[in-house]
Amino acid sequence: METIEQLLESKGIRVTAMRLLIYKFLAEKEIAVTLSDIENAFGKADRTTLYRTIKTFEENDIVHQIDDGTGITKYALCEQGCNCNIKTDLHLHFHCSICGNTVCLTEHKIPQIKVPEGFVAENVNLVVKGICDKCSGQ
Amino acid sequence: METIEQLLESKGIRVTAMRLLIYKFLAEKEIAVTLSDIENAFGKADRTTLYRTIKTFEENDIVHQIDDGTGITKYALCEQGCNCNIKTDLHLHFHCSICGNTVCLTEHKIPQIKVPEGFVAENVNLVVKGICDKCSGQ
DNA sequence: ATTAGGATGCAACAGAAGTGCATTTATTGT
DNA sequence: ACAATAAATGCACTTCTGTTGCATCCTAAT
Repeated sequence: METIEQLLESKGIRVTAMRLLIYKFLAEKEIAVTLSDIENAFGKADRTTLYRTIKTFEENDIVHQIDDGTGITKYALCEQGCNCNIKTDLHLHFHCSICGNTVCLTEHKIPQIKVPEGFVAENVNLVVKGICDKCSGQ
Repeated sequence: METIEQLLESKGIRVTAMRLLIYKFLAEKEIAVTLSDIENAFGKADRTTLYRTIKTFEENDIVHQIDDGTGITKYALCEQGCNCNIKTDLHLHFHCSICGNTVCLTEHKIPQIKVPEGFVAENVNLVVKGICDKCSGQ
């Protein structure tokens, strides 16, 4: 079991109180969060700090960015099965139109997509919209 | 061959000079455009008018909205094969990381996506990112 | 021609994203 | 332990997209 401190150090970024708090916040949430979500949770901290912390996490493959079609960028922790830096191993995301939550469906891989001649596919973003398990009443 | 005037009338919306111009602009472009693109092309017109014109087109299934992951909403004309109002007939979009252009790959349909128990899929947004035919040098 | 309703233009606002700079905090070398 | 250095944080400000309210203009119908 790796501690958060060890994870940050292994990425070569400094361990600070702010970063540990934000990491824990992301770990507790099971859904993708926006910068505003983090801002609301850490009222005392400055927006810029949160913004740059998330950017640092993103650059070091600690979180990955999700564009679920709401127009607001969301972030989620990269998990064991999430090799989001490896282009051929992308999972998909599910956005619930009722609760507005977005979750990673890590175990669901994106099928191979064919593109026309001359096009080179490097990356795929797939968001399924609908009703999540909690809102569908099951 | 249906004229633009006839198309607008068939949708029950008024034919105005502005709308004809914007429609023609979209028809000439083969790529999805942002509101800013339209704004730059029609310097004299007000942003709000362009915004509301596009919204009107969207509500009447004349254009469809594309979220290609750039964070900026783009729009493209609905073509013959584009039944963007029918949820089961969604095509995919390709975003070029070099020229930044986004095109509709109308003939490429999105394969059936499986979601976990309890989740209800209603809609799918699929964007392939990579290098387009023009930028790949073919 | 008059009138009613939609279209357009102007102004203003909200939210997200991003940058520059000063200050604080942490790390390194002596 | 202390100074020097580099990174992290906080503050202020800017830009861009998207959006709404209101007044005015134009079009269409009677």
